[in-house]
Amino acid sequence: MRLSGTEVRAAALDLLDEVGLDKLTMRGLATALGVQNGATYWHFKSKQALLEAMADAMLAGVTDDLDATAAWDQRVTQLAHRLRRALLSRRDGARLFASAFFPLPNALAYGETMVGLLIRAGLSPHAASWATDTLTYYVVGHTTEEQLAAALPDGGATARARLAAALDPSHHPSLLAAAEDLSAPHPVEHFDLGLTIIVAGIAAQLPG
Amino acid sequence: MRLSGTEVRAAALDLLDEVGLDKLTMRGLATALGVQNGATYWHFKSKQALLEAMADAMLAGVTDDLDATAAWDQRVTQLAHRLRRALLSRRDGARLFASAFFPLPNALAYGETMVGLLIRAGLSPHAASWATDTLTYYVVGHTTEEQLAAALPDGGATARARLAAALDPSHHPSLLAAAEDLSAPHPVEHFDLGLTIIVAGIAAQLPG
DNA sequence: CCGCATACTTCAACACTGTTGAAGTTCAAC
DNA sequence: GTTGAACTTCAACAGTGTTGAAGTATGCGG
Repeated sequence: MRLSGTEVRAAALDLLDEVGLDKLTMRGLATALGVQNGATYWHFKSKQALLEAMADAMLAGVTDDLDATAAWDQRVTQLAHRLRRALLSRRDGARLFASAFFPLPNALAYGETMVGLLIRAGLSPHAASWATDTLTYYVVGHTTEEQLAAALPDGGATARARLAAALDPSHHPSLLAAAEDLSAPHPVEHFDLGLTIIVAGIAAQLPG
Repeated sequence: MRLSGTEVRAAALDLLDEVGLDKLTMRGLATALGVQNGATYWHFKSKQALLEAMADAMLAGVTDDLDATAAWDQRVTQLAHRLRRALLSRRDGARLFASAFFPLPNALAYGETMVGLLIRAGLSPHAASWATDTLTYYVVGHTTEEQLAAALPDGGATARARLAAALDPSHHPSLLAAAEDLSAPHPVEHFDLGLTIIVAGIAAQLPG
């Protein structure tokens, strides 16, 4: 009943879908694999190392088969959607990704592709890499929040009630005017609006 | 030697500066207060509740004395800088803020002010609240990364070396072209570029 | 087929964590 | 001065990641 690193990582990703990041434990993983607690430490030297491997596996293929004929802004938009889909592919995927540090193969491929797109669009390498950061912070932040909202008990009813109770007409008129949109179940439209804003802002950075 | 909730929260924030979020423990807090372990649980029913109180305390005054005469985009920029300063005021402040859920008084005041600014600029309440989300995800994401980078051992030398080792000229030409900017120590300029992008993108959303 | 080194697993612990509840103490008000 | 509430102590529970020594299986050279 021997294991491989790949098997361990795959089982960890499946277990993640089942129990969520907070309840993902090395002992639980061992049980799911039908093995004793210490066994996984042969394949990954720490839980952090395993989490990073999981994060990168989740991003496999993000840069495959991008539409090479489209305009730069459409391609940037497409790649941002790809990253979002990849993060959504596993429970708490966005938080998992955020907990990893940078130089992982698939994350590098994503960064390379996005920076390359922006350079070819006309940005300097400097501006392209910082603009990529801006865009990526947004994608990860939005998707993290989206997954947290989806995981709320009651479908978020108690959270909505707590928010409604905290809003005071005399102090929060603007929030109240937007109240029905505050925890609205329109994640894709919400994501697209932010993406449109950022892509338009990047376009404004182009010379000329 | 009696405590108050405020004292506990203040001591927790000081301890946070000293040891960082990962090593902030209820036992350590009790020791810092010269008290036994269970005592803090009288004032905060859980560590999570304490963390949320800390997060909101950190944001005290973010909306005070904003320049009421400036144009909307300057005021939005100013408020975003205020949020960044507030998060930077404590070690791991951005991560602390991200770990809290929404309806806290000072966080609400921030949201109300930002949404109000954008509504008065001409956005619909709907667009204003979603644009605020976009901006806020960016500020928190950027500041989180900034604080993580600042906390790296070696001043980030080993992290930079790992990145350099992972970059391959044939697969990552664009990242290599931007290599010296990838982990550059220019956090304010970096932050400002992203902020400029987002504010310009919001301006493009305005009717007319 | 044997023997052996490497690869891998088991098992038992260590040093922690947040949290709880019963018992004790201090305090302010009547 | 007694009473009741506010607050602290103390000891435990159930769980975490991690480690290291001891054991077992496996594939390989002879």
